[in-house]
Amino acid sequence: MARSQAKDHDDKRKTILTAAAEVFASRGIVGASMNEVAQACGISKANIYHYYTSKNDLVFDILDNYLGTLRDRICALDLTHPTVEPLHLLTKEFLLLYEGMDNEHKIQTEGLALLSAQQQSVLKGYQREMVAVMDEAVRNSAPATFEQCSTKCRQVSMSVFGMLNWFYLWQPNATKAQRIDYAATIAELTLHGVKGVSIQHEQTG
Amino acid sequence: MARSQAKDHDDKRKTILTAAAEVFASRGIVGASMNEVAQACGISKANIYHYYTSKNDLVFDILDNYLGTLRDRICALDLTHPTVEPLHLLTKEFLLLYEGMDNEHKIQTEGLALLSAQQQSVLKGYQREMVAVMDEAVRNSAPATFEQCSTKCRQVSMSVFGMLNWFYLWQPNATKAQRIDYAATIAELTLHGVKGVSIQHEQTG
DNA sequence: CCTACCGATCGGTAGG
DNA sequence: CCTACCGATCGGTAGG
Repeated sequence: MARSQAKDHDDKRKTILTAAAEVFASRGIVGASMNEVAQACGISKANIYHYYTSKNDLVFDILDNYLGTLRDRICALDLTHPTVEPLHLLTKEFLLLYEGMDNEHKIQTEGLALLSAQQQSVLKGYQREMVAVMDEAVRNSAPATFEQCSTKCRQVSMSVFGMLNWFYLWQPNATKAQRIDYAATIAELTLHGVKGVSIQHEQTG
Repeated sequence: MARSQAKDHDDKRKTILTAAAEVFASRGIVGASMNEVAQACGISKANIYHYYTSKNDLVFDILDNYLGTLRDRICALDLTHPTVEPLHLLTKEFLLLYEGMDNEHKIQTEGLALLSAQQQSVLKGYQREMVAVMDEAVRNSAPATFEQCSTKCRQVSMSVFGMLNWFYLWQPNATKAQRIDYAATIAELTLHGVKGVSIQHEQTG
């Protein structure tokens, strides 16, 4: 039953991943001990080191799974649908993907800083791809406005990420309905708002 | 020269405050040792404990000074000026107050979690007062829209905070000009955006 | 304002 | 010769 053992192995890694994210989120990554993580998993600390070579490798695996999944799902979206507004689709998808992921979301910043340059570049690559998708959706929402000033386009897409990523702080453990509702607010705020954004006359002098 | 000694004492506390914020921001509060903080200040670790009784007291003093100053300045604003749009004034003031405060801003979340309930309530009080000012500015920007649905008003003011507080992540060490420019983008995006926000029919059914 | 230390606990690994 | 685990403890260093 080699297959079954391998499956157990993967299942256990996933269990550690989720439990560790919760411990890290509540006590901080540096502040939490591997013993606390082990206790939350119901296993010994030594057992964790059978699955992960170090605390940092565990942190990387949490963020790699989280951001990698986000990236995959966001990049798989079809934003060319004739009737569905791309920005609406995007904000809704993000907030629904964030559901149940408050812990992973929360430890992003502290975690990234702890990792090696190589590990950081992998995770930042995921983030960059998602920013690119957002950037294009924002640009397409008002092409005439943004072709004159890419600075404004970046400001708007970063504004959307600000709204999305601030959400868990004032609405932790939000329901699906709350997420869908707020996603609509962000999209409407942005789509109507871009009409009022004044463009810098970069070539004026 | 008792006065002069007291002045030196306060000056030194301020020096420690700034240096500690930088060390905490770059290595994390839990991850940074008091020896590292002392080295950054050019004094001994024991000397720091002459000014602060504990690491947490130092953390509290950093955040108390930072958020207290923000609160004072935001609450002192006159938002009834006949020609200046309140939301424009508010976003500009926030981003200018954030200038040079990236470190303090960054350690807010980790710091708050480390403090006692009593200390937390002081800092959260500052935050609550600032949220109230923002809430009123947003509400007044479209009274007819928001009197039907306070949920939407909260969503919009939290969106503004999301945009403001996300700024340092994609524009660290931004200049005054960049801050003023982005403050205008946030205000315009929001003021024009609220016209497009659809209201839930809470009483329908 | 410093050197010299402490109780405790850290991340990680030994033997079996 | 392997993987999957555990009780006990390693060398170093943290806050104070």
